[in-house]
Amino acid sequence: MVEALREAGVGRGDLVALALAPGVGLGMVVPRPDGLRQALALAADDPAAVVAAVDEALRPRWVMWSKDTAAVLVKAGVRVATCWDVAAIHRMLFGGWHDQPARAWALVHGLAPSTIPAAGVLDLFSQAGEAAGADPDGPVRADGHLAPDWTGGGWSTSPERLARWAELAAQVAERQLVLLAALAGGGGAEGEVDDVVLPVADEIRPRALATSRSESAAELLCAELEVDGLPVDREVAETIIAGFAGPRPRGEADAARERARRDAEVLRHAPDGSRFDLRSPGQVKSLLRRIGIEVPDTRAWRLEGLREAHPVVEALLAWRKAERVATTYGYAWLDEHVGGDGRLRGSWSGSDGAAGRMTASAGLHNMPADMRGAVVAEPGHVFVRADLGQIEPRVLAGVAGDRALAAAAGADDMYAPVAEQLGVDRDTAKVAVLGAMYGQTTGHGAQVLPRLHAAYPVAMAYLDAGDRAGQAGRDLRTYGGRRVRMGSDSGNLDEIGEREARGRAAARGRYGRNALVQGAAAELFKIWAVTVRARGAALDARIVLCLHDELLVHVPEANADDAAALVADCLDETAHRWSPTTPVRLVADLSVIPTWSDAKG
DNA sequence: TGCGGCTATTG
DNA sequence: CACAATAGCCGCAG
Repeated sequence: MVEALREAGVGRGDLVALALAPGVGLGMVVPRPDGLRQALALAADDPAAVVAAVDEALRPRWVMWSKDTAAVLVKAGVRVATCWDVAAIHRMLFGGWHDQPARAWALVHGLAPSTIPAAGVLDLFSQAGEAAGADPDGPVRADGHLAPDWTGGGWSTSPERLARWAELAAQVAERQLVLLAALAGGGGAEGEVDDVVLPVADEIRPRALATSRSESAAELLCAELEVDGLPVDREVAETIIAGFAGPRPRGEADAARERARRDAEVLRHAPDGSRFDLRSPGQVKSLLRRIGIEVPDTRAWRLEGLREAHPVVEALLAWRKAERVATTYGYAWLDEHVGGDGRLRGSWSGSDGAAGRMTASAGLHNMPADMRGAVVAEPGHVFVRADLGQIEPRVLAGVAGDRALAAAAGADDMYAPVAEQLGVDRDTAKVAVLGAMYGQTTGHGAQVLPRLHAAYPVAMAYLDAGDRAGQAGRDLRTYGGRRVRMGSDSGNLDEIGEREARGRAAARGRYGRNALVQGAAAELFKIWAVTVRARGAALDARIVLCLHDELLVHVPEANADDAAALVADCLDETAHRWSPTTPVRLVADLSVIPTWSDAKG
């Protein structure tokens, strides 16, 4: 296969579409000098090995429908260097989280999403009539949509079908490239990607193609994160859980007894004979009212100040903490998500439906700080942990092109120069900047907002543009070119009323304002992560966790210092590559640690 | 059984 | 609770 591709003229970075199925084979589609494409089908029990050989020899950019393809490869032990991920680029170009092949295909062909045929449902009318194409068994119907029997898995049954499926991915990629180029070139021909609000449009457009590459590589990283998992010491984890929720219950009756014991610790402070379900917010409110505490809700931050009012409050807050561990991060969580090899595994998404941050399930992104002591490097290994400092205000300075704010970003702590500029203390400056990015209109920070506008008018105007677009329900594009759908769910005025309609518009405004910053920060973070992924392979350094502004890299002890230096170098490289016309300084806190909880801060 | 509300955890 | 997310339990509608 390597020779065939070499003869076809495939070189480093050339797009080669790929579809494979273990035990069946693979299909590859390569570009030809005459502009047409050539399909290759190969029967093979271990198609991933073929892909590995080609990647090693030629290092093409693999066109894949989604990270499902990467997952098949990674499970077979094959990690390719680069790809063109149709699903990820679809989400970037069109927004939202829908990224199935049928949708990606439809939108690059200008077909309305509402006309996409339902998968898995036998469509008698289509079979019988006008929707059937010239080739009734072919993947493309007469109406232009992909056929449900193909999208439903029919592509994987033979090498020839795999090749056709790869060919379709290549066609979508080609059209995606045109749309990206239209974004980058500022052309107006492609109305579909041009009818959105583009604050400082000239700054945004050149980024789109680069973003499509880093977002694609992030999909490879996600596939690897899903397979590799996060190292967890099960014994340590059980000890921590036991400290909150008691020993592991031997059965359902035992668990019920333990629950009752925890409940009793709170209820003994309640009036005699009263029966309240602590898991029901309404009944907790009743319980508090009974002892003379009237609250609109029972959230922890509201009860925090009432600890002195009655001993039940203290007991309740402790109960809530234990209950959280017992239900969400308890023994059931360990059993379900930590494998026999001591790896915590969840599903990863390279970009969520909103601004494009990575998301993860199984508690990987919201594990309580108390549990982090259980995240322990394997024998002979350590973690290199790095987190970006003040990433969002730094990103804001860059994407908005605010030279004054970028100058402040030159400091290790950029809130210090901002505070000096505003003539306020550091905490006030920090709250004000964060408030501006979140859309806060009341409180301590908001009082300084006028000074913030005066000092950093360019950044504030950028945020306000996002806010206005959001309020009007107009879609946005981030600095990297991701479309953020605002979906004008303004609601029926007759039903919701003027007041609530204004409230919703304001909420959309805050959403749009924040999406520009959070989305751009996510793009920058992913560039950093995929750079570490690529460069770290030579040191056996594997990213095991991505946490919005933090990387956890698992590496053999002997390579720890090299890996730490590499992570720092990769950040410099990222700053250089991402850096807009107004460069900003990026800072990271780095540590080499055996356990996640050893990290400072 | 599905869904909105409430709550807690994280960045 | 100003932005984002995942997740569990309760109460209610169907």
